[in-house]
Amino acid sequence: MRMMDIGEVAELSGVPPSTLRYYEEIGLIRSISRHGLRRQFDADVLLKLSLIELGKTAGFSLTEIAGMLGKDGRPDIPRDQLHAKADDLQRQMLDLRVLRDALRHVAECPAPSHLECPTFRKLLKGATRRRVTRPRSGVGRRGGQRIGE
Amino acid sequence: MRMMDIGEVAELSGVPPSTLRYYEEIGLIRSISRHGLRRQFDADVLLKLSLIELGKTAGFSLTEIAGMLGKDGRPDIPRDQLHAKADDLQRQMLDLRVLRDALRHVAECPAPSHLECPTFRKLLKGATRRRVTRPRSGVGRRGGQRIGE
DNA sequence: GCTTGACCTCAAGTCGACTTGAAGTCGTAC
DNA sequence: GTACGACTTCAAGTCGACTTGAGGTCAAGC
Repeated sequence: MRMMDIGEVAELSGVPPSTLRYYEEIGLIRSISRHGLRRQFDADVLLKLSLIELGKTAGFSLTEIAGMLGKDGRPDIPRDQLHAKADDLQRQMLDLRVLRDALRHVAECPAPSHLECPTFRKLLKGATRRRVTRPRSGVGRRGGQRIGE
Repeated sequence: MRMMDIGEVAELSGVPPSTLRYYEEIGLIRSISRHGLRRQFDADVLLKLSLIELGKTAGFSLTEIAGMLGKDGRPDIPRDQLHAKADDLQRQMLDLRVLRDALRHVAECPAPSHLECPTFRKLLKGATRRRVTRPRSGVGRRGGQRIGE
């Protein structure tokens, strides 16, 4: 089984060593063993890291991502919650689409104030829809609380 | 012209007064006048706030959002940058789709470790694509630096 | 005319997600 | 066998985005 130093993982993933240590500290990823003092990572961690990056761009907190990944490499949250998250993402994609269109509109429309441009207002109408309020739950006090234990 | 107290704006927008004050402090929104000490907001601010919320769910920082909105209610960034942002959003939507599908897959697939499930890995392949690295630029020192001035 | 309650300011605190820095430990190459 | 460089730990700092709290102001209703 292929082992990697933290430096190699950082290189391949683009995630700095300090962050990798932090992720390990909070239990998001795990190093398989040590070579002297040095952490050794399985190649698996790369996949996990891209999953984490994905989750981050989707706006999930590390705590939420940890929940989706689970300690053992798989989710420890029930099916229906996963589906609920998926539906969240669906809604978020729609929001993104609205914003994208709004941006494109603003880039092209020569109106002096877009807030008054009817086309623009119409674009935004869909977005005044019920908003997904994310919990902002509380881990992260000094010393780096471990996630999920 | 319809004027509103901060409480009413908070009520209608779902954004707490403290946040509204903060947004005004950093120049994201503006109150039109004062009634005694009390800020008076134009109904316009509601549209602006939903735009801000939209930008936030899309993962933009308040500084970036301020750039898109502009001081005068409209963007002070050039067309092509707006288009670039729109393209960013496009990519982000694709990421979201990958994650959504991954989540749905995880919810259904009975495999013991998804990191080894070929279907799952295939889902993620697309996401190891070039990633949009956001600048994480620096406002926000003590006292609430104003944005864009 | 006084109470009430919604507002105000300003400083400081919190939270998540990291980064930085000082001081120490190794294994490999010379 | 020693120098180097990549790692290590641990505490503290930073940054964005707010929230909280103490103490103050004011207009409207009684």
